[in-house]
Amino acid sequence: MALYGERGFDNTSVAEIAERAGLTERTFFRHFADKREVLFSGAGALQELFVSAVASAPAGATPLEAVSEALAAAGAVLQLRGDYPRQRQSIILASAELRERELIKLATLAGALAEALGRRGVPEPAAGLTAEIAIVVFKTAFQRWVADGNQRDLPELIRDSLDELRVLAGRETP
Amino acid sequence: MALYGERGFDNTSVAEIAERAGLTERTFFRHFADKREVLFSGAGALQELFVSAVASAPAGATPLEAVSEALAAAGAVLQLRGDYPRQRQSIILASAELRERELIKLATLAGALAEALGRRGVPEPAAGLTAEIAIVVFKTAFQRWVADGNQRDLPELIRDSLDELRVLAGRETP
DNA sequence: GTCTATAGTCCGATAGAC
DNA sequence: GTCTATCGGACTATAGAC
Repeated sequence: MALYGERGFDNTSVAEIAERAGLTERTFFRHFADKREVLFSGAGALQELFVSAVASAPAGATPLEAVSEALAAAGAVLQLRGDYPRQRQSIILASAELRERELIKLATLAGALAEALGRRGVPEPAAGLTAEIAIVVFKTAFQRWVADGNQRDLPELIRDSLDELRVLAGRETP
Repeated sequence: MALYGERGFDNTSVAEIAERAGLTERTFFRHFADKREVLFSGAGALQELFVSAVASAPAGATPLEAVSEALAAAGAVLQLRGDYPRQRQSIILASAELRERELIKLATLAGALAEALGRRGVPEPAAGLTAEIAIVVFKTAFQRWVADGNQRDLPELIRDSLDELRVLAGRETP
């Protein structure tokens, strides 16, 4: 993380990372499948957080309400990590390769959310569509949160973004 | 395309592609920035199609109606290419690297759509959110189209997916 | 077209932890 | 005694520099 922040991801070689860590290149690749994965090894935990929040949403909730709860819960936890998410995001945005990896992680997350909705009895294609909407809302709110310098409350930003999306997608003219 | 189809993207080297084309590796890289780009060199044309369709939507259209028209127009054109889109999609789905590239191309497309909406006077964050919704709808409809073996009408599938999304995102319980 | 850096794989060997 | 982490070296493919 330190090296990526100092010189940027693209200008940091695995050899340099290994040297600073006091290990060999080969050992680096034992821990991380590739150079990018360093920044995404925590993605699994976030995904579990999302999925368990969907599972524990109230029984009567609509699909979108269930994922909204998941989003807000995940947002609250993310918020506790202080400045780390912002630094990480700034590193990711600076590299095309990392942006690609970020997107595929979000797509995987959408898939997991869709499955979780499926276990709540939501059929396809509603589950998949709802999961994708959830990711769009989360991305939008997260962007605003880091752009604001983490000033505002992330769960609140998530609810605001969801409301805006509802207006835009509603049948009435906004 | 032939080699990627035969042996899969990951098992095809640039040397093999160059050999079959009667060129050297260096020449391949002069035409394509990287090995993946071969399958995405047409993305610019699709993007222009989307953007010009947004620009020429009726003046009174809501943002989502404007992008819906863009989606349906692009879908109609894509449909004319016969079996090529399905083959291409099957190659992409088989490789993690290609799925990553696909996602970043779609994100770029979303950015271009948001800009086009901006030129119609749609402010942020509505423009960005609407563009992202549009991509979700397009992805969903395209998936169904290829899953169906190109049987159904793509613009029609796009409109169906959009309607479903509207119901899911609406304020009323579906 | 040539030359080179870097990412990532494969194989085998070694040393400590439980 | 198995499991896991380390290392070393050779090797291939992608991609960038010139």
